Amino acid sequence: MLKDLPRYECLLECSKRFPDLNPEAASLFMQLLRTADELYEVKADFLRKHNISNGRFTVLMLLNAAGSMEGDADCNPPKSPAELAEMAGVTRATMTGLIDTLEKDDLVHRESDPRDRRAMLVHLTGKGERFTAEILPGYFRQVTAIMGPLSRGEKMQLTAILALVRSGIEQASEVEVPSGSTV
Amino acid sequence: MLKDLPRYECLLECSKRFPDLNPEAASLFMQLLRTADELYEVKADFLRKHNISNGRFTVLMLLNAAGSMEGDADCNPPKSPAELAEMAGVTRATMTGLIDTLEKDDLVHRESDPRDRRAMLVHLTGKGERFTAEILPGYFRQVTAIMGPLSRGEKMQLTAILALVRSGIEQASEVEVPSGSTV
DNA sequence: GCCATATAGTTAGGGAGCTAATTATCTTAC
DNA sequence: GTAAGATAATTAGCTCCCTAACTATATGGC
Repeated sequence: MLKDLPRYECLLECSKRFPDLNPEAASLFMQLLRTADELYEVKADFLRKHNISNGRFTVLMLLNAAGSMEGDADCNPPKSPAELAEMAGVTRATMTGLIDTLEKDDLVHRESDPRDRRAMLVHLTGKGERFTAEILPGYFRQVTAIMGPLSRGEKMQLTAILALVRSGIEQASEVEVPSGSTV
Repeated sequence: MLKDLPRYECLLECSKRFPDLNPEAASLFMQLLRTADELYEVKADFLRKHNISNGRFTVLMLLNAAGSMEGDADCNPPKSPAELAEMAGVTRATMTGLIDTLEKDDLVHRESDPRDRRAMLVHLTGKGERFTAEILPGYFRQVTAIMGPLSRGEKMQLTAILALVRSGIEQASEVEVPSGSTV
């Protein structure tokens, strides 16, 4: 939303009508959302080329992540849908759907947990492992290219400033909006 | 997606398996997406309290924006759905739906353009103007609070660095991903 | 004037994620 | 042991945005 950000002068002008509008803050807020949206779009383009959705990709990454410690026999332990949902930040209902489609494409496999008959265990199939191994390098190259223009110092600055923004978010969410008018 | 970001050591570990993975770049990429997601969540919470969706809110903002130049008689010119869609960054089909629901709630009004019988003109109703005037101050206060922890210098740094990231995005999208494997 | 093409808005249908409700199983207090 | 409550996964139905196809109108070349 808001593809073309309002010019700064426009924000200044609006701040006359709305004294609560801080032009610098509003401008940064929109720049952050816009930049992230463009990042997301690059990622979405990439995923479209490989015919996989963001949610499914996340699940594959999560199942693959533990596999990084190679040499360890049980380096890639299967995970429950609930764990995956928690890590991915989606509801368990959504995770059920994601696993459904991944299983239909034979990228992951579901089996019931022998120690808890309510629970399931999800793991990558051989096809799933091959698929992630094939697409991840291209993904990582693109991410690296995007951050290419930033110097080492700028990268550190960005990390520090984003942490500040997140601290501001925490504070701001505690401030309750007076329950105002609704539609 | 990816609520809990992987620790840096994990990225380092993964970079052994995937030489294309640059841990600093990947970490920043995820931090940016995560921070923006949290920002978006604050915004979504706010909008939920007022019982309005992000898309509808954007339309109200766009119709209200021009009204900032008060004193000018036709300061708040009605806009066509196509213009609104372009500014909001959604398709015209989506804008049709947004305007439908806003009109149902009597927040905007549609009338046909006398100069082009294909076109429509959308403008805020009195109720729409009152509604935006009531909720915007609270929204702006929250945005201001979020950016509160940043010093003036940090705000300028962030603006500059985000511009760099966007330049990186442009370059990276030109680099074609070799059309690899699909599901 | 008339036809090809472009444009404005809408409709129909799909995908992704959500909440709420349901079913099956586990755990705990008695 | 058993009843009460917690928890795992799923299903049903919702919202939001998308693409593709459609209708009506405008415009420009002949």
